[in-house]
Amino acid sequence: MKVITRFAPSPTGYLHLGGARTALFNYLFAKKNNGTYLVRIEDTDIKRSTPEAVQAIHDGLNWLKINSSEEIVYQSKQKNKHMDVAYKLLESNFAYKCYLNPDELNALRVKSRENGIPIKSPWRNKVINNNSKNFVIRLKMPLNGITTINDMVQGDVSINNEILDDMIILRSDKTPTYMLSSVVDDFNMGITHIIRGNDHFNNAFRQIQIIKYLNWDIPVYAHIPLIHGPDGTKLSKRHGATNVYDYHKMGYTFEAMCNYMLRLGWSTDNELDYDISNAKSLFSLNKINKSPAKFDIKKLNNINSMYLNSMHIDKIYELIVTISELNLSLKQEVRLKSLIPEFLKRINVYTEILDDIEWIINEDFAVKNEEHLIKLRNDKILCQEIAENLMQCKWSKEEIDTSLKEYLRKNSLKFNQIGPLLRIALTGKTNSPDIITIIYVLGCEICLKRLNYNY
RNA sequence: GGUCCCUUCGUCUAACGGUUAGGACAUCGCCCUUUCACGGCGGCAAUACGAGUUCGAAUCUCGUAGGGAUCACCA
Repeated sequence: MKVITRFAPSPTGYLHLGGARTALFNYLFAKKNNGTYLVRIEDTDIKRSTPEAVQAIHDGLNWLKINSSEEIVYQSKQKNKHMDVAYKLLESNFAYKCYLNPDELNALRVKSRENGIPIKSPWRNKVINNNSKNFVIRLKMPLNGITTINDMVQGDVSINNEILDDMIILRSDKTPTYMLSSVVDDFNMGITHIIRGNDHFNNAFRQIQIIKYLNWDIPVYAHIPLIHGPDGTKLSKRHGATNVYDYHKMGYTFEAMCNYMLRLGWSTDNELDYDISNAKSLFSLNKINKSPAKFDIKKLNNINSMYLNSMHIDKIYELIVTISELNLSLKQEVRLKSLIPEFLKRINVYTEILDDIEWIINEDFAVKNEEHLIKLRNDKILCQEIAENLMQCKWSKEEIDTSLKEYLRKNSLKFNQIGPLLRIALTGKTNSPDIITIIYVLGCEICLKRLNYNY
């Protein structure tokens, strides 16, 4: 049997971390089993679905490189097929027309909540003698017996059928609900494994009844635990980025993001196995944890930093230039690329380099901070003397180093008496990468200009 | 409230019923060092609680507490 999985988000909000991880798991499971991974946009609720949300889903999946193997399916376009199934269930007496008005329904809901019994419309047992077009179609849930789901993550879980409510499968405007659409689409798309968030677990017991009535094959279920914020509550806007694509904008690489998402719930013996390329051949559902994990940005930072350090400088350069929309000259490019390795030692996200971009690319860079200006004015002579020394220096890191040391020796100075000063003059900052490297990369001309600048 | 699920260092997690309960991140200390860092070495730190089964329980059973999901003409 060929494995077919799907990621089926509803475009009513952004693609969040939990959704992205669900997509990842579906993708990896399909890859591992030489199967197919599909994406279906569940836009049956036209009022709440937005084009922006659809775009956000595409952006997120594209960035993470977990794209559908085939053309993306839009659920709204399959509407007629869903309706047909609803009427077929009606004809077979597995469903019924319910003419309850909102007030009656509300009364019923209050009552059922009080008594702890599920909603079953009185129309369930009535002989249809009503010509009104104002009805919904409800599924006739079994009244007794038990339903068991053999979930790949949650294990075997059983419920009593009497707790099932007669859910609506066709609304009064004759559009299908998610409960129906999802099942029909999964069948039509030949989905063999349904890997989705645990918030759908309760739905599985209800949806499986439709499948049984229709005599379709029951897919393999795997309900994966949700991701929580650091405070243990459901991940939301309060916890920072709600859209996974925002992490791209913040300077995280997709490799790091996938690696991190994979660790949330899945585990393996070897650290290297969390890399997406290895996970494709190792992923398995039975290694997924049942308990929800908390999102920890520090771990993500650490992973991102590791990936950045293993990447080629040109690649990182591309990422920086693309995200900042900078158009650099060859000289600027060379300076930036030469400094990237120094920055990699100290940053978590590549956008942090942008904080230093000014002094790297701008040849006419000048210090603005008032405190720093005072220091530069006070030590003006010192700056000029160092500049003179550098002027006579052969331009290599070793020569620059010995030249500076020689100057210090002659004047009985210590490095920490000129270090901060040089840093301020050259970068406008008090903390920066190795000063010798900075001098070397900026070049003689720029260094002299900055050291001799008349503040 | 009903139903279902979960609970190992701060976090992510590992551990055929037999381990000094392991690793990673974070944190702390030391070393290195011209700043901030990197790096090296080391430390702190967990089986939610209570019973039971067993020679032996993180692991199996029951109970308690806490947390989560869900109960729409949303998905």
